[in-house]
Amino acid sequence: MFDVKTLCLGILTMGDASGYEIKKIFEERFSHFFAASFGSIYPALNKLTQEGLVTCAAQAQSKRPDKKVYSITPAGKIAFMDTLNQPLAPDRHRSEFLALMMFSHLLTLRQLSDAIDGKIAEYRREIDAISDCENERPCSPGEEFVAGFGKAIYEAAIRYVEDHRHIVEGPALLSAAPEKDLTS
Amino acid sequence: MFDVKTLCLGILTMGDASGYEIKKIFEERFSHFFAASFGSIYPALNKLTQEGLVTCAAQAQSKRPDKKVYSITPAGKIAFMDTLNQPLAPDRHRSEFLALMMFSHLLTLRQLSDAIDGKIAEYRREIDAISDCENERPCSPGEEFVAGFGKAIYEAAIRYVEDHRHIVEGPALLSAAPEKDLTS
DNA sequence: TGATACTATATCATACCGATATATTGCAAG
DNA sequence: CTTGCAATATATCGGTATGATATAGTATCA
Repeated sequence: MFDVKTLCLGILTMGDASGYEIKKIFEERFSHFFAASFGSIYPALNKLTQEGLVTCAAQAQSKRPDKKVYSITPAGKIAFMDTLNQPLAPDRHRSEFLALMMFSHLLTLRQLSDAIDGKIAEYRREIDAISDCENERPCSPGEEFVAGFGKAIYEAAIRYVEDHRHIVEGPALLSAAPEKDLTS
Repeated sequence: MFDVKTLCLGILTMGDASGYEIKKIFEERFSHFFAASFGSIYPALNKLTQEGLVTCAAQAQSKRPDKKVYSITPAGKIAFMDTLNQPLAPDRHRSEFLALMMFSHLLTLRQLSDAIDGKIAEYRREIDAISDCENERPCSPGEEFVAGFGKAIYEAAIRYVEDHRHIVEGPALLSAAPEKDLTS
């Protein structure tokens, strides 16, 4: 069971980090399959510290809030290796775009086309973000696999939407047509 | 912004339903892009009733809890049409499988292969579930589009994982090999 | 000089999930 | 022939997570 707490622990197996740095790692390398906000990361780190799975060294910085650098403990490593054997929960997806498409019959052609074009653009941005991340740092096999997965999925999504948008746009086109029919 | 409350309202534009029936609709037709539990559906329906966007008619059933059938009001329809114009939040995904793959270097080949095989099987089950749903009822264009999207994505996922599992399994194979090397 | 962005930690209301409670019907396997 | 499981039906609660906001100094660019 991979909650934010467990993933923070996992990230700390790759090296010490502050809460802020962990957030950046979530955004840069985990964003297309997992999200975590400060509101869950900071409490998670506090709990992990209480449980003795990580330690916290406060680096006093002049003119900035103390930087709290967290390190995983041997007990923490054992706990993390343990969760790696736990059964995986099924994937979960939330797409407001697909929810909107379920009600395509209530939309005008314009609304529909704008939503679809915007979504394709979003998918392209995701692909670019993954490519950037790949180029910046050397990747472990795991990271390479996950990045490739993300790209493959977004590319498939673009292909599907481009090839099948007519399914929803067609009927909207017809329901907008009657105006023209009067003149023909 | 499509939260559970808004989607309940949307489902009620397609016909009256009880909380229990709404849950089933979420599971059967929305499950691959949106999840909602009783813990969010019942409170959502209560709020919608308070706001006058739906009405509730309690059907007394002998030997069962009263069935509360909800209907959307004209004000509810207007409110729903209104949210359809709101900007879409980006898609969100949570995959424990990909999280696990990020730590593939900590796993044995056996753990890795089992996880991958299990995930492929899960993807296949999802595709079958979508196909079943398609055959059972006549589909609106929106439903057809969304179902096709789900299938396309899961098929792409299977293809990617089958074609690229060696990226993570290869290194695990090598780190397990030394035993054999002694005899060769 | 002012605006914006970045580093850095923290909290709070709101939302949501998963488990559990309660109660009845009906079917199937042992 | 009864025991257990699945389905129908509503509801609550603890725990987890999000998104917005607060605070506060540095840096950069116009």
